[in-house]
Amino acid sequence: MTEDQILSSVKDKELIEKRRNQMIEGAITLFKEKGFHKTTTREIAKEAGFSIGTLYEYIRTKEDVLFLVCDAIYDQVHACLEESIDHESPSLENLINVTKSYFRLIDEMQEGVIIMYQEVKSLEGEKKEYVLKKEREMVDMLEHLIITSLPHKMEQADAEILANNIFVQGQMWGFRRWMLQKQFSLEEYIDRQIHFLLQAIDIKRED
Amino acid sequence: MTEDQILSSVKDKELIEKRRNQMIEGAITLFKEKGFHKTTTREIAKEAGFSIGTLYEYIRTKEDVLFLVCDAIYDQVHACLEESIDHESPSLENLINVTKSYFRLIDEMQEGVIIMYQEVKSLEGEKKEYVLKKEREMVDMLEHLIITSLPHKMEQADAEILANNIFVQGQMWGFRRWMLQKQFSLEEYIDRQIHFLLQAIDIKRED
Amino acid sequence: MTEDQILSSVKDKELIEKRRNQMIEGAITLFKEKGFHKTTTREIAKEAGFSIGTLYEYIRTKEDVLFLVCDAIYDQVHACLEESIDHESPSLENLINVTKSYFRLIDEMQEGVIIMYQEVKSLEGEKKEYVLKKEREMVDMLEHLIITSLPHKMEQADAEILANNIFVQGQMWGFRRWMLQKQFSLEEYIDRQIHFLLQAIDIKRED
Amino acid sequence: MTEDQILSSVKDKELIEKRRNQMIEGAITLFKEKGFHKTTTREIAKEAGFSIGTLYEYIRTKEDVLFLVCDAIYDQVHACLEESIDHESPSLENLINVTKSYFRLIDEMQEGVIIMYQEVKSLEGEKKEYVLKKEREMVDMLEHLIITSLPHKMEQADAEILANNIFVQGQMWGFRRWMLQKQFSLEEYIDRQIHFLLQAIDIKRED
DNA sequence: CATGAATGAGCGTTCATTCAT
DNA sequence: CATGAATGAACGCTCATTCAT
Repeated sequence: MTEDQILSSVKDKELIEKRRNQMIEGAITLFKEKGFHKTTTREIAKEAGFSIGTLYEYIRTKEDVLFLVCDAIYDQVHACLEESIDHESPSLENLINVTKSYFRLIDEMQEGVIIMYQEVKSLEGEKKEYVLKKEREMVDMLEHLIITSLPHKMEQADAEILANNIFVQGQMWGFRRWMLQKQFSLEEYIDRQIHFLLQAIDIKRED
Repeated sequence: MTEDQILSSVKDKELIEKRRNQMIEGAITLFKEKGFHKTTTREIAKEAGFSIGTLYEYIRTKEDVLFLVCDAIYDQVHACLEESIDHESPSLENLINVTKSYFRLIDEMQEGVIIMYQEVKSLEGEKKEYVLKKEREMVDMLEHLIITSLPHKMEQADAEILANNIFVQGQMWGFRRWMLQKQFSLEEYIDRQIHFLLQAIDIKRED
Repeated sequence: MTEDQILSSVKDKELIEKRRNQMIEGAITLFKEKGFHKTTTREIAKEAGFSIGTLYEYIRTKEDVLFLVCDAIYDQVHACLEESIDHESPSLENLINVTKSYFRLIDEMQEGVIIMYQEVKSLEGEKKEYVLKKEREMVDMLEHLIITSLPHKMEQADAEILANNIFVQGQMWGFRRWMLQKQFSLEEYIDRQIHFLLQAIDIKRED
Repeated sequence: MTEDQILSSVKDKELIEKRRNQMIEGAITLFKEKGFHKTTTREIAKEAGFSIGTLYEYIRTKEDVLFLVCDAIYDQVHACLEESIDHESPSLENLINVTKSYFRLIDEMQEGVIIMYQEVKSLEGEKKEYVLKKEREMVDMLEHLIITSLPHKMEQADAEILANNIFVQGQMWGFRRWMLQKQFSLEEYIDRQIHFLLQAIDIKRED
């Protein structure tokens, strides 16, 4: 599974999960405040509620913490999408709802998304690959949803772009909030983006 | 002017500009490779072609380098927009061209955009303000262009969202290229995004 | 207590004291040789017998070391005075003995006194205040001793000057030894200064 | 002469003196504020009114500046003593006046004395020797004055101690002012110290 | 003689990581 | 398993000194 990429010198799987969750929670809090690079491992350990020595029983490098955090955040987003997608009877309605859920999640998770978004680049090699693959999968889900939800055919290429657009417009609310909130509430923002989305896919609706 | 916020102990204005340009160029190269935090001041100095001591004759802190870099990148984008906007007779044609120029610039500037995009947050206080203000101004330019270019009226709020969308979709090409380039060439990407844009503003054209 | 003004990231109080004592001893050796400013933190750590990293587990800044040193020296002087003062039955005899003890201590502590004397000014704000207060207290002790020891009344102002004189004449032996030792042994110096002191307070004795 | 120990690449003797005086004046101002070690050569040059390059035309190292400053201060004290000593008809009166002049000079020169006093130790080898020799000479002057001024004989050893005491009590006013001024004005301090001095040399006067 | 841009050794300090207890 | 004291490489930055102009 996901976290098996990260070696731990502790054997007890349950304990590993418990400790890593404490770690992730603490780290997110700190990364929000000061970013990954300005957060020290000592601070992470303290915030997580154990000692620096213990921290290193469950990871091998500071980067591992970042990986764990990114992974957790992606999983949350993924779970949200998965949950709101109606696999059995896709519909335009469902596409809209999924998009709304996604935007709202971003709003809730606040800077969590920013963290992940801005720090993934600090990951190296395999780990970066792994995380980006997860992102790719989520876009694919959206893409597939778009194709199956529409009443008419749409080129896969277009669907890909639209999926990316939705994905990025969500993130945009995350870190351009400072600019957008002067004009829009979250729901207004959502409504207008969905409106444009529907226009783009050439559908007339009475919203 | 822009860079006068950053103190230098050297008097000669021309020299300051020359050295700072060397600095910016070197820094961009390095920031691309490893990000701001993992780049050391010594590396920046070396890449720029002078000693660490000389570096600090032209700036006061490492953050100053980041500011200079962000500022330079924004100026480039701003100049590109300014240059392609037809202030005298705005038209849909011009809006499209501006968008295209912008997308192409992003493509040329490569990771320059990413740097700026991902590292601005590392700036502090006034400097961050200053850079964000510049970003805001560019979005405003786009917004204004949208409003004046369209044959029909558009709410300012909608124009703002569209301006942000264009801005962000440009950046998206910058740092999701790894994903998008599997399917699209730059020009294809541009064409499709512009297509969606026009649909969104409810205009039928024969592209 | 005294050293609680200086933060340590180590918890174990005993260890803190042990390490700080190593530190103080090493620092005094070095400060004697080259003064505070020319001594590096690395040298202090090495002389104390541990790494630079460990040094900073027990202090926060280089100035802290100076403070610790000054504090330790003052405490030694203070303890010496306290010990030799006969609080219950003050007498001229006792005053003389205290003075002698003090002069001898200065001689033993050698350049320790000079360090403190010449480097206190490098302390800043609160710490300087704290150390100077300690000095003030010692002079006060002498002053009080003078007043209570004399068979006749003496103005407090005079006592203060005399206390200062004694204090400074002790230090004088510390850092004018290069000049004085050509003529005097320590005991000769002491005898003559005490002789003058007694003359000054207008007392005839058969020494 | 005195300053010939310090090499200059400039030939013109008058210019050397002029520049060095500017230097000394500027340096004293700065040393008072922040001490020798915390003052930079650049600051000295600026305060003196010329460039860092020019500074180094007249000295070879930063320590040279300190030497020049110490030398100048000692010369001032020396001149003051010399001026007030009545070589032709020494008298107790004159001794008192010399002492008073000296104390008042210290008061005027304020931290100048402290500088010299606390930084001489930073001089190395020959230069330290040279400056200390000057100090020794001044004490000798006082010592000689004491011997010749008194109506009765006094051991040379005693005279030496008294001379040192006077010298140091002057300096004491210089850097224990923070403590003494709460109780004494300069003149009160002088009067009482002279009173004690006279007692010490066993002379009854009607002050 | 005067200038000030250039240099780089060296400083104080931090922090990821280890390992004995 | 948990702890936290110890380590030292590495960082950002300073400043005495030089030398081409």
